[in-house]
Amino acid sequence: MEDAEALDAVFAALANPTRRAILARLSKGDATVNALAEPFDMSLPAISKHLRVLEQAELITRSKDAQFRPCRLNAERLKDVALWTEQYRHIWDARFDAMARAIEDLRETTDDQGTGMGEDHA
Amino acid sequence: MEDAEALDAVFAALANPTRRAILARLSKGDATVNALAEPFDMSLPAISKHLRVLEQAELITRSKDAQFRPCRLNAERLKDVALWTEQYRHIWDARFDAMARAIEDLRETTDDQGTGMGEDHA
DNA sequence: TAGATAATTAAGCAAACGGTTTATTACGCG
DNA sequence: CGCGTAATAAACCGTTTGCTTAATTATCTA
Repeated sequence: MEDAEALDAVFAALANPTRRAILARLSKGDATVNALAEPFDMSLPAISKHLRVLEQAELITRSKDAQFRPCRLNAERLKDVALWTEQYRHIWDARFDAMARAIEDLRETTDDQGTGMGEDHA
Repeated sequence: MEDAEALDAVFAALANPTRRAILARLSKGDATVNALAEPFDMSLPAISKHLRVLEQAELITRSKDAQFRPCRLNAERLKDVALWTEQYRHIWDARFDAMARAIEDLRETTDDQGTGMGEDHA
């Protein structure tokens, strides 16, 4: 997990609207290749290639059912993405900053047992 | 935000270990092109191009200071990524599922009081 | 004014990407 | 068996990517 090469493949796979749409579809349940291809104005081999990219990035898995190849979402890799972005959360999340400041304030007030009142900020 | 084309550019920019390393470096503070290039066994123009990709994805901004072009992280686009992944959290996060079940239980107990909350769709 | 330094532009190249059309494989069914 | 359906493989094509080296632009400094 959290491996650099794996992240390369996952981000590259996600950098395409067709593939993201396929993932969105699969989040509602498994589907065959033809079912996944239906919404797109694109040849079936093109979809097949997109699925291969998603599979190699481990964003989906494929099984066999007669001549059908039902696809299933593998959310583990999306979790990896979420975990990767977490390291930057403190930069964009105001709540995170507010919490950090609150912790700092708490530390200060317990340090010198001062007035504890008279602060401002929104 | 949450625009499809923008996400294309952001994910594509993140699909490269050099560019992710540059972002990690910038999360610790602004830096010039040469400073950013230093850790890599790669020509300066190559780094310059990576920075252009990051800039066009709006993952960084660049200013002017004499002959220097200090780069700064723009975490907004990383926030977009985090928000995008959120839609799949319930699939991988067991705690999320537990919470969803708790909400469902709560909804059931308040149903007969006619809250007028969201009904089903499709 | 001449250098040195910071960074980009230009040109070139091999490999990967995203699509196509045309086979080909695999399976179920009458 | 022969046919229809699901899906992949093969070959091809234009564009993009990720890198190179060489040249150019912009700015500070002696």
